[in-house]
Amino acid sequence: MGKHTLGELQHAIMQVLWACDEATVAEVHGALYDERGLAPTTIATMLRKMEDKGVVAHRVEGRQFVYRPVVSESAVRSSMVGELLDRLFAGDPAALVSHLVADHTIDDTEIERLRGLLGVAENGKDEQR
Amino acid sequence: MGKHTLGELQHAIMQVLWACDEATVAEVHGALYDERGLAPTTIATMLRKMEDKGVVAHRVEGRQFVYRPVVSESAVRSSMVGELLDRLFAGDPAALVSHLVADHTIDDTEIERLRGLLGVAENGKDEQR
DNA sequence: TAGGTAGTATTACCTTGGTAGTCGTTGTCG
DNA sequence: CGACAACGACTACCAAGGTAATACTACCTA
Repeated sequence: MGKHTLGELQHAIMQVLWACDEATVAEVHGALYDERGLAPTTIATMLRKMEDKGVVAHRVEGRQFVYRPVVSESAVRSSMVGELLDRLFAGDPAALVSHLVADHTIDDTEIERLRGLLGVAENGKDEQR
Repeated sequence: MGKHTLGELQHAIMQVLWACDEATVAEVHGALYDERGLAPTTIATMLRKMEDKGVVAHRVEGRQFVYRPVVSESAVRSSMVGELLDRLFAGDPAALVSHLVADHTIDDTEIERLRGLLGVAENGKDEQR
């Protein structure tokens, strides 16, 4: 498995594709225009670069390209979270969670929800163990 | 507060500085040489660039520079975790933790530890609520 | 059939991270 | 005093992300 690490814009584009399954350059541009105000050619260029990288693919429909994602959102998440984990927390996920609570990021209502979540996860793993 | 986002090498250098409080170029180079085998000038160049960015500073001792970190490890962590959180999980830390359990990253022994950790954190917050 | 237009291809430029050679200065040792 | 070694300064590249103008092509319509 390669490193599916995406830049800011690339990720934004992927989000559109993940949401739509497929989209033309114009559609992606339209979806991002309000927030970013980029030129259509910028989107097109980025999509080509992303195809070179292997994260999207396209088919031709009439005279326009219809792009679709090749990597899943969860694959990208795994890849990027894993990298951050290794870099910042020596690969220890508990240290990351610990940072989240210590820092600010998670308030106590969240923590309650999380505890529930972890309980469920643990049971789930029990089943298949 | 700025964006204390560090690249791979930059982070490795910072880890040396965080561990030593201060270090000369030669010391940083020595500390990283076994794993990376980089030229001393590479380290020096990187340190200068990092000083431009404001993440390190130096004082002169004899004819060499002694660098020290300007940003703390936890500040960098906050910054980079926060960015990843926004990008990948729409800023929702619970979604990140949820990804960690769903994905692979946390095994059930970890989960147990985590539950303990969250319990403690919650009590801590109870005090000041 | 000519011309406009939609849409891709080409090319170019900027920034940042990474990597390193070479240059110049200065201190030190014989 | 002269040469060498140490060390920072300067310069140069490369890759990747990002941004976009310009060029080209082909279709559609009057």
